[in-house]
Amino acid sequence: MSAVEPAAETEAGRDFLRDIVAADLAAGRCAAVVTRFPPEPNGYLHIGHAKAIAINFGIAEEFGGRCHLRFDDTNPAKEAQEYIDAIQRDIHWLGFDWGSHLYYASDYFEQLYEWAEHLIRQGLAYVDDQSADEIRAARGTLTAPGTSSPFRDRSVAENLDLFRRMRAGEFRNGARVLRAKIDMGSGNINLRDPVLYRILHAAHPRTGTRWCIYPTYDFAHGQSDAIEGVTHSLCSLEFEDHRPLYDWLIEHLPVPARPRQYEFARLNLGYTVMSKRFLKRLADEGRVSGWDDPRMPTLAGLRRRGVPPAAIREFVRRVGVARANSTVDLAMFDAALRDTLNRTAPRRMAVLRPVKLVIENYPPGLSEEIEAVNNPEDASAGTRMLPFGRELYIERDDFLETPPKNFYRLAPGREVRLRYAYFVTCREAVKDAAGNIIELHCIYDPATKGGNAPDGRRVRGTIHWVSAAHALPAEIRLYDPLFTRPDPGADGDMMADLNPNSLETLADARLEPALAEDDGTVQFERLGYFCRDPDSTPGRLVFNRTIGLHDTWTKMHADGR
RNA sequence: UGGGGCGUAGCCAAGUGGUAAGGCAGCGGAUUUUGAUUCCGCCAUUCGCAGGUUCGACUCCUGCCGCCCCAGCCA
Repeated sequence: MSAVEPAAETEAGRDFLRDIVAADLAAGRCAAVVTRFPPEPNGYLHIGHAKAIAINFGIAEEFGGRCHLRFDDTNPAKEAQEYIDAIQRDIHWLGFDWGSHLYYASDYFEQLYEWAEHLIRQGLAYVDDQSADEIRAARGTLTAPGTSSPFRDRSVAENLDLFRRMRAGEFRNGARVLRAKIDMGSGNINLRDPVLYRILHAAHPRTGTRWCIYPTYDFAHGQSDAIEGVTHSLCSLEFEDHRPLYDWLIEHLPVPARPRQYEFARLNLGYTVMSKRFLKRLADEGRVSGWDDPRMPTLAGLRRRGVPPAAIREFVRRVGVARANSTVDLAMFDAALRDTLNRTAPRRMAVLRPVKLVIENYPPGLSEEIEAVNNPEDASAGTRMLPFGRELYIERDDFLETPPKNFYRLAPGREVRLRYAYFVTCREAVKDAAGNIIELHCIYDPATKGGNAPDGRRVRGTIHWVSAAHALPAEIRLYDPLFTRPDPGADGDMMADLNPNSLETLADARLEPALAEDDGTVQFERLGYFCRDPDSTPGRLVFNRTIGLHDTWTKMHADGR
């Protein structure tokens, strides 16, 4: 054991994967750990992938090894360059880097083809002329063994000839496949002569029409791992049954290395659907604005919603790694998000549902600047100046004509603090003919500038505000979970569980001027975290709510306390 | 009478024979110019169930129960 151990080796609460890697390193079974993240470029990455990314890149990093990004592009029918680009962008955004180790399974097509011929020469693979239906029927069932194909015992010469002609394009799609000759009676269905190559006359995003036969996942994955020198091939639980096939191929092929596959449970999140297929449908059918709709669990969607990559990394770290299937409470994601944002997000003032407040005794035309701290959690974030004047906007919810017992915001005759500014006392609620409150008339105490009374009197409530003369109009988009239940689709139809109220738009919000320049996610004090949406134009800002603040007041109300 | 996995609190999750970590949620309370944050306290006599081995079992053995994955020429 070296004098300098990786920190991870001594940390408590390490997971079983890290234990395996540490043991292999300690025993000298490998000199350095090499992992890989192998997405198929058939859609956008989502938060479930973030777990796999964090595991593969994270373990490599912690143990001083490396992690490859390898596109598993073996099925041209579903794959596209758009996805290849998006996946790379999203992994980088998440904070991981593959350096020069960017690979494609399609880079290995020639080598894989040669290995397929090797298998044929060894009598371990054969060309099957049966149709897909016939193969399926002969495969048997979960409880009944399969039966051999009539083509199973073709000669090596005939198999070689046929396989070469498959490659040459002599046959139509589906006419023949190459199968491994393993065991039609195996209890593991993956071993009942699995298909290794199929005919697909389709253009591939990278190899174009150079090939018309493509290796299956099973024939490509382990061999690609071996070619790249991957030591630990970490994947999710559903590939467990494939491991015997993975090992069989590695053992029977002259591969340059001996990778090992280990499986962990994939991430499931409450109120969320991780199926790429379903997410694609939501985007394609216009149920959301696209793959990057802020309600989507995609990394692109989370980014647009204002979720910082550090929050996602923290979330998956807290979730841990194990082999038990589980569904993580959405609240755990929210907590990681709030923790991250609380430490880093600049504070701003914004009024979502404005009502005008007029300070009767404040000189008309006068305007002053008030200093406010940018982040009470971080002194280095400094301060900024807020314009203040006779007319302000405050939150409609912050005034109640007949306040309940525990309400300590503004009400007739009551004094509250305008954050960072002055104490104001409400004199009158001005209403229109219909009885709607249009203006609140108050008086302020000039001696309370900054928010403290020299006479030591206290107020219970502090509310946020924005200067009417200086405020920026904005549209605010409030998001709720895309689904109405923690287990969407449990009754059979995920579409039926879509939340019809997942988006609420507020058209007339007012923001403090500094918000015109902010990038990144900020906190609107007392409301939540928000970030500017790319739909913003110079004349009209659009902000997304990333997540609200904890709100015990609303909660007390809901509880009827 | 197919094969492979998994069952520790409401949700994640440590624990690998010596007497149940931690996080989230929840519940109290303190501080607070965000009803936020922060802080402090409470929250599994019990580890799917039943037997067995042992001075001692979440950990070992046996049996049962429950849940998940596999019958694509998807990955």
